[in-house]
Amino acid sequence: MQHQKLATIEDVAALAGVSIATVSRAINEPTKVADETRRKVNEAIARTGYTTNAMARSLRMRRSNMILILAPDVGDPNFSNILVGLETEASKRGYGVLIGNTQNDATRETDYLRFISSNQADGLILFTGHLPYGFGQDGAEGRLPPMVAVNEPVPNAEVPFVGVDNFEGARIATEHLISQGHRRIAFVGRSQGREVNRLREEGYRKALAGAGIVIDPRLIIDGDGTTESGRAAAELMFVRDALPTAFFCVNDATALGIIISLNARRYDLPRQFSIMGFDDISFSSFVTPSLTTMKQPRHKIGEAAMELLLALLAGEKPREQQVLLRAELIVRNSVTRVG
Amino acid sequence: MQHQKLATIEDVAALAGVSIATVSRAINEPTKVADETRRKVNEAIARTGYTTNAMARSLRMRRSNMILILAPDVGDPNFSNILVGLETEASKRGYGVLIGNTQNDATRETDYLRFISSNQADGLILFTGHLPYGFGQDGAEGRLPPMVAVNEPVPNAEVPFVGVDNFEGARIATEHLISQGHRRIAFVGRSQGREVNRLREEGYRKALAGAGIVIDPRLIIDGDGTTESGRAAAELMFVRDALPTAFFCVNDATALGIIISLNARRYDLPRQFSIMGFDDISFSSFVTPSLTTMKQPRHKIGEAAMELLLALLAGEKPREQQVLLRAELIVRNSVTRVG
DNA sequence: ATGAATGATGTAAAGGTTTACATATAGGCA
DNA sequence: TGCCTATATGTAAACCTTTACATCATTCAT
Repeated sequence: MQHQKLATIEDVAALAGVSIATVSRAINEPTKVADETRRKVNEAIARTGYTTNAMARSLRMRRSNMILILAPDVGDPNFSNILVGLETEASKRGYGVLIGNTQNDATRETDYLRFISSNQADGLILFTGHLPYGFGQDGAEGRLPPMVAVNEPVPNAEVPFVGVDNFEGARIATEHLISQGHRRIAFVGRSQGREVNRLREEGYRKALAGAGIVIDPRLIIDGDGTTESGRAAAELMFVRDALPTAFFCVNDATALGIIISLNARRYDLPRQFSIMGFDDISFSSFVTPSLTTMKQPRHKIGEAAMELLLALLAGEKPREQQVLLRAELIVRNSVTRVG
Repeated sequence: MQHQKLATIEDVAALAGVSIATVSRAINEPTKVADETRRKVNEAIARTGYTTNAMARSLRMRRSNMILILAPDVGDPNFSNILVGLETEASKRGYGVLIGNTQNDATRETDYLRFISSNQADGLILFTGHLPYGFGQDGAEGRLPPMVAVNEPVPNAEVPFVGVDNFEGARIATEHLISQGHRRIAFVGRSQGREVNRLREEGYRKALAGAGIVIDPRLIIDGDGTTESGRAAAELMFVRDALPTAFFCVNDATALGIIISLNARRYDLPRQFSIMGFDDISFSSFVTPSLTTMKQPRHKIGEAAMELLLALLAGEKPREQQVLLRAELIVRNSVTRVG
């Protein structure tokens, strides 16, 4: 049941009739070893079933080939697809991926840093939008491990960011609505604290300004990006009695709330209202009407972020402080021509 | 930018004026050390900012306090919530969680075993429904690490399983439909290979048999559990011209396909057809009509699985070969009384 | 023929713990 | 007092690599 005693490099060396240094070299720098010797070593490895003990290697080399991923919510639909990209790239480069689910809990965030300080992870991917609680506290700024922010940038800290170009994406989305003849376009999901929301709102404003459309302030509605907030926003619009012809929602979850609310009020969508989302999460294609939205290249984001982090680990300096990838317009059925 | 040279146990020992053995004991077996000494050591630890080097510890102790999770698809909605449970429990017990996304690719599965064989992980959680390719191949059965299957049991292998009671859940779901007056109840999602589908079908049959209802074989439809298969199934029913009054779907994704298809055909749901799902994935509450379904206790499943695995690691023998948790009936709007 | 340069391999240290065993001190009991 | 036990601490080995440095053999240029 328990592991058998595993073969070590010494067993291989003995069987191959060479020293352990030669075995190590045959494995890690094959060119530095004579062909014949390499053959013998490989045969001995095959015979003994030897695998290098990663702990011993890490101890000696002072790196673990592990990356810690800190995410506030592993269940977030945005998270999992980016994770696939991260994991794919890491795996390709021989790195493993460690998950820390912080739930925005300061204690847990701090706790996970033990992986860094105990050398169990070499670098950090941050989904949280802020430095882990407990970092840079005691003026130990210099101690920050290599890290890359994903999904949400980290304000006021020099952490490279990889993500979608929210501003540009929002601009394209809004321009699409304008191109369909809409002039009264609501923005659902304004939020003070959230950088992502702010950027998307700016892209929206930019597009309207570009088309010479003046914004009715009653069409800008607060929201935290949840489906529930979308629902509430729609209801608020009816109370205000200031209706748009189209809704640009800060994300798909919000858009879904709008759709549910309008469907419940028996409006005929998209004939009476157009709805545009952002993110392209999985069920956006299943809802009725199916959601026209901006697709985040999540897999690519994950790959690019991991690539950047590994470059950082290799000692390279990042060329840009942020890498922005383009969102893609996905035309489905929730947006239609008006007027 | 790079890590400073970190404090080691020797630094602490020197500062506290004791030997490294005493420091180690003060940390790991505090009772074995005199109060006064412990105090000095703790102070030295605080002053130096010492953290145990996990690599050295793992090397020495021959275990890494890491668990490898092998999943075919990290994006699967079932996966992420179970993961949260797994991670929570692991974290509570001082274990870390390593993610391997196999995509059902044999090469990748085998590749991830390096974490096991190189001592980087002590145990294994399997979402894949089968042993990793490459295991038990060379008759090295005895080498299998402690592992627990989740979500899908592993056939023909002595791997403890933690999951929802599919049979019982399906029975309850079907009985609910019967209690609402349905007699012609379709089963959507029969599948040869899949254990989960088979169990849910059996539960369905059991409930019908219990109510003395004879099954019209035209109401049993194949499906692989995707939304697309649900759609196809609905269309097939219309072709066969053998319609049920209710659909029991093998999972929510399938149910969603049914709903989309029926909505597209302009049926009035749930008045004309009732639909019952299984799983309770996130958007089931958002679709129209919102889906009545069986909720999997995913968080609990994760916790229970990790608990079991850690017990195995501690050398305990599992009491049961499988732990089945009850699914909970979630009544929403897609099922209504008939006749 | 000599010396230098190149290439292949070996020796041994270092990386930071845990822990079996040894030692030292104190306390209890005859 | 002398001996045994219990308690607290120290010494040093072991865990398994990687790699700087040393050694040795071979080749090549002079």
